[in-house]
Amino acid sequence: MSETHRSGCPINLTLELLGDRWSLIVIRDIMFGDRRRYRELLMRSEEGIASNVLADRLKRLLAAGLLTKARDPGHRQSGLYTLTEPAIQLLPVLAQMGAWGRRHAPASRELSIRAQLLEEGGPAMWEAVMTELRAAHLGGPPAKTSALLQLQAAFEAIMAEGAAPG
Amino acid sequence: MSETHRSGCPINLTLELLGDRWSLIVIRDIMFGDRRRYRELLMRSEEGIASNVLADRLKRLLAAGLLTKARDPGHRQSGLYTLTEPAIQLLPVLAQMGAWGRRHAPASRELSIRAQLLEEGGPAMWEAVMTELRAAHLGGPPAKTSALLQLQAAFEAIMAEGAAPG
DNA sequence: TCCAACCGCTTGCAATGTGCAAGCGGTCTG
DNA sequence: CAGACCGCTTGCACATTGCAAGCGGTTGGA
Repeated sequence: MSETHRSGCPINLTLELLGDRWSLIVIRDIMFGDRRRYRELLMRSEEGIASNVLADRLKRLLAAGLLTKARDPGHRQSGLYTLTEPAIQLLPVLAQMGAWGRRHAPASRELSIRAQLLEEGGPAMWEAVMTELRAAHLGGPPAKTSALLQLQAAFEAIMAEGAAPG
Repeated sequence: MSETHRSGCPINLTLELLGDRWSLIVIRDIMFGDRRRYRELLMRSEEGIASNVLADRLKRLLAAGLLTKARDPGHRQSGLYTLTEPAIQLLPVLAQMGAWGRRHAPASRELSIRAQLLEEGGPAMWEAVMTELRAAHLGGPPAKTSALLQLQAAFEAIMAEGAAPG
């Protein structure tokens, strides 16, 4: 574990930790896709992450304190991955990246709906989602309105619409 | 140039383009450090980017349409790199990454000041900075207040303070 | 009790990305 | 016309990534 950094610039430090093609994908899937087990992250990955890369990223994110791992009650074999507060606070970063990608990259409509809602909802919605994530992952107080479910519902509605005839 | 993407998710597409340890560092240096020549980016790099990596990133960012390259008037040999509109719109992403790194990584005070001002200024300030970047890089209408200069001045004040006797 | 399916995760290997140092041809300056 | 500088390339060692297969342990059904 090297404690040497290229510089003390906060942007650089964030990039040293998360500046690769997979770390934020994993966080995104846990955060919005509610995938909390290794196999879920592996099999339901939209982008097809490789198993060794997933194992490595989970290890790093655990070491960095962005995830914790707990036993799955009833499934003795292994664990549930859980977001920590720092990871939950990555939501604005993900929201901005989604907003940028939606505007400047060939994003598909189905997969853009969450980014769009997050963008339209703005910081107020981000706070609501973060509160729900704290409830789900950190055992915080339950949220009143379910912004996360709203995101999920919109996503599923779009997907159903796409699958349904004309 | 492969046109195949891992998925149409906007977050993923952003990561495919910018998800590495150096691309956003280069953009940051052009954006906030006003380094527009290869040599400036190489020599004044806080993080010490390697010359071949810099050349590669500039090439990729040009190909992706995030930078353009123009002749330097009076210095026939080579070029000035210039931000395009999509690159300028990365400012909110960088601001959020800076805000996160400032909170959750061992950021140094000197190098955090810009992130702090951007965070405190919020979206209104981001818009002001983006307007100035458009003026500087795209030849847009000149901005009234110089938010960029304000960032730079605060940065230099902190640096001078650190260098001055206590 | 046995066995097949599944679990998280590792291993081998080839391809690509990164870091470091040196070098290349062109240009500017004295 | 020589030496310093310019953007950028090259060579090479090492780390990271992507792909496919495999490993030991657990679970669940006959």
